[in-house]
Amino acid sequence: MKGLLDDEADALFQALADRTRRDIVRRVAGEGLSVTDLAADYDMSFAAVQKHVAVLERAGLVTKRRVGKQQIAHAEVGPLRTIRSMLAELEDQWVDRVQRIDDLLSGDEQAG
Amino acid sequence: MKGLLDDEADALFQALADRTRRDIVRRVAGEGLSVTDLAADYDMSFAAVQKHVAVLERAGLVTKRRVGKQQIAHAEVGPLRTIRSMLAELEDQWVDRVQRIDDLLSGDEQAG
DNA sequence: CAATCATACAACCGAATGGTTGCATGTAAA
DNA sequence: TTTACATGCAACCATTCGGTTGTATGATTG
Repeated sequence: MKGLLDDEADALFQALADRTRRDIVRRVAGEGLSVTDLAADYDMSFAAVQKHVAVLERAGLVTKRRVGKQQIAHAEVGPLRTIRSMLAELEDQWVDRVQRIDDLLSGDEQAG
Repeated sequence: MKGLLDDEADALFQALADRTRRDIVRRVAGEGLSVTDLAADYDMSFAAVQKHVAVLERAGLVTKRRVGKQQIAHAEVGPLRTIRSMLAELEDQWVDRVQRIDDLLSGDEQAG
């Protein structure tokens, strides 16, 4: 039922669970960069960087557009907002329950 | 230099990149639950759930307090806020750069 | 102390991850 | 059409991950 949401969350968090990929997202935020330009700044092979971009693409965090020979990667802000709202919900649950416990402790338990 | 922050981000995102662990965080938000109580609701061994809790603990998302025989797990809200501010920064960079590009496109490029 | 319940931890297993190299394809330029 | 550059992809390798079972430790109860 909600398996798809879980799948998306899995992919998003996992995509961001690598510092190289987080750095890539930062660098392609707004303005785009070709895969080669991206790869130039990392101490690993081009293929490794290309695979990182592919992971981000599969998670929806990055899209690519062809410009001549190059494939320009751009960050998508939508999925970032998705994650943030997931985390906000987690925090809300935390706050709600603490509030409920506070209510109990402060003697508001008039109706069980 | 900022390797520690990267380590923390790695651990946090990776800890949340598993639906069982996200569910555990939700369930121990505010009120605590023993590891056994947690494990009762998942279709996997007690040891597997215990390892998930350990991962969350290492990432700082969960702490445990002994109460009698039981070890009660509680969610910590601080790390959640840490992640949210990281994502907010990412989004801010996105917005900043788009703004800069918008400025260029709208003809504000007086001082190249 | 003995018995029991809750937890921790080690050893193992198959699958996924993050890296490598090498090769194939696509696009632009000569 | 050849040449060169940018990208994609497959095969391989070491390590990590998410699960298992089994055993050891800790705290409570009889």
